Amino acid sequence: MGKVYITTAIPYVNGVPHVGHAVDYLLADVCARYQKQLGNEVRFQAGTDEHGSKIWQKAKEQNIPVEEYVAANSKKFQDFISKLGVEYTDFVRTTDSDHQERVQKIWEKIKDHIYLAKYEGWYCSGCERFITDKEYEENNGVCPDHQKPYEKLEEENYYLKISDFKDQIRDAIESHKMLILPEFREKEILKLLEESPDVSISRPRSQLTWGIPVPGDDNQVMYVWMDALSNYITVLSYPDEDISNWWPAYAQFVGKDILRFHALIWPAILLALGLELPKTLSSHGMILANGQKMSKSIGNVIDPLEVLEKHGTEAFRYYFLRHVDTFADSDFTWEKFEDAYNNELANDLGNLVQRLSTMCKKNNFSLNHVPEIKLEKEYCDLMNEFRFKDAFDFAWEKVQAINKKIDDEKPWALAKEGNVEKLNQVLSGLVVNLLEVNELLKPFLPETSAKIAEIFTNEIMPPAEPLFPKK
RNA sequence: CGAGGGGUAGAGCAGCCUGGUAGCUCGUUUGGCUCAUAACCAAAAGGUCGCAAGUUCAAAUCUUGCCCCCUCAACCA
Repeated sequence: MGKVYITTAIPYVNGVPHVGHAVDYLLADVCARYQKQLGNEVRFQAGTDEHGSKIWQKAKEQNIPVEEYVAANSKKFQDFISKLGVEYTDFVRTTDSDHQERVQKIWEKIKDHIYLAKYEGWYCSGCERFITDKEYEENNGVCPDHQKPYEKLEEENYYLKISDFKDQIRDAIESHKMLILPEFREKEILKLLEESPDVSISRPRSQLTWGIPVPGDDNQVMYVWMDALSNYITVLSYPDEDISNWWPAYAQFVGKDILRFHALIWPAILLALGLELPKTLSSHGMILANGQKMSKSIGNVIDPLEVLEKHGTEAFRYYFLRHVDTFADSDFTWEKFEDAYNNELANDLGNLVQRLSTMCKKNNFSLNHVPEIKLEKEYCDLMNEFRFKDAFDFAWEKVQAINKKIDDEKPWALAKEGNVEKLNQVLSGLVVNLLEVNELLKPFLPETSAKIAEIFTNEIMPPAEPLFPKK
């Protein structure tokens, strides 16, 4: 059996967990659980991105030592991931000393592809950032936030020569050696690749204090790319240890907003290191609230912890894996969530478990032996193509089919007739069907799946509490 | 000339690449059943497939033009 490495994007810890982070974790978790189901050994990375001036400032504003600030926020994310029922094996914090040392070694290793260059542009000392020429023109040379004229500023940055690897990256994408999902994102990335300039990977220390120092240059600190992207391999102890057991990654899950960095900069780093590219980069969409992007200023941000609190992990997983598209943007509303919970989880699945187990109990039926269950090809194909929502749909149709079969076969009528042989035969078929479906649900709803297996193996007993009580 | 996605029944979506009776879920209406969480099953109503032109025996599907919405390009996941 193979070894499979799966990664998630590491969130920037200048805030609390967002409902959007959950999508990334859940998709990766479904992928991981499915791989385990197939018998593969899985390593699953998660982590937090903790450097940068934004975080430095936030900590300062709150009068907390920055180390404490990031530790507290990182903890929030770890708790969040656990509440989602996500089984990660490795957690990396970019402020870990191991990570920092390894990133510096990585920098040294790819030095041939790094050069120092001057950057000149318009700068706002209030915003502490460079602005584009376009922005400069739009604002007539004055920062609207600070009412200060922009200054011409020159600074030195280290650059990574993406240009050295463009051909290799394009080949990898086109040949699907590095598969980018969904397909339309692949097209987008290929276009971007052509225009992609070399990328700045450091900042002067005067501008960015909270970060990993560039080896051999006290004036420069690494900018986010080298620091954060490297996490996927530093967590495997690269370059201190051989990572060929796990690398290349089977799948890396990212949001569409950061796909470009994972599809352009990250491959360049890997190629510079002489490492293989990940086999798949799967990008998901954003969660909208009532069709609008969530933002603090509009005040429509959905707190994932509130959802988890109210309906629990399994309902959360259900909604975000089945009613949120695997690849495209999707809408979240409480109404949709509750409809899905009541009509589908409670009525379709919960009620099915209830009615079938009760019927078995009443008629004193139990399965003699649990047959070996094989996953269907159609389901496996969907899972292998990372079309998790479609695979979940496929499983759900089977749940509904069992409800129909019960109606068709009318076991209650057989019971009244006293046709025990036929009744047992029917119940046996139904229970086996349910156990088969249950296997398909396993990666999506692990707890529920375990409960159902428990209920229907050995002596069949209806659950003391309904699986999903209606709300 | 920046790039990408979308516009299909009241709502949310699939179908489009590989043209050939327009499909799914929810909602609505009606009927059935009683094992079950007032749950389950069935049937019906409901669509000029954004607009216009072209190719074709045949277009939601291919081509062209236009209109509208969204996203990314820049640190609000």
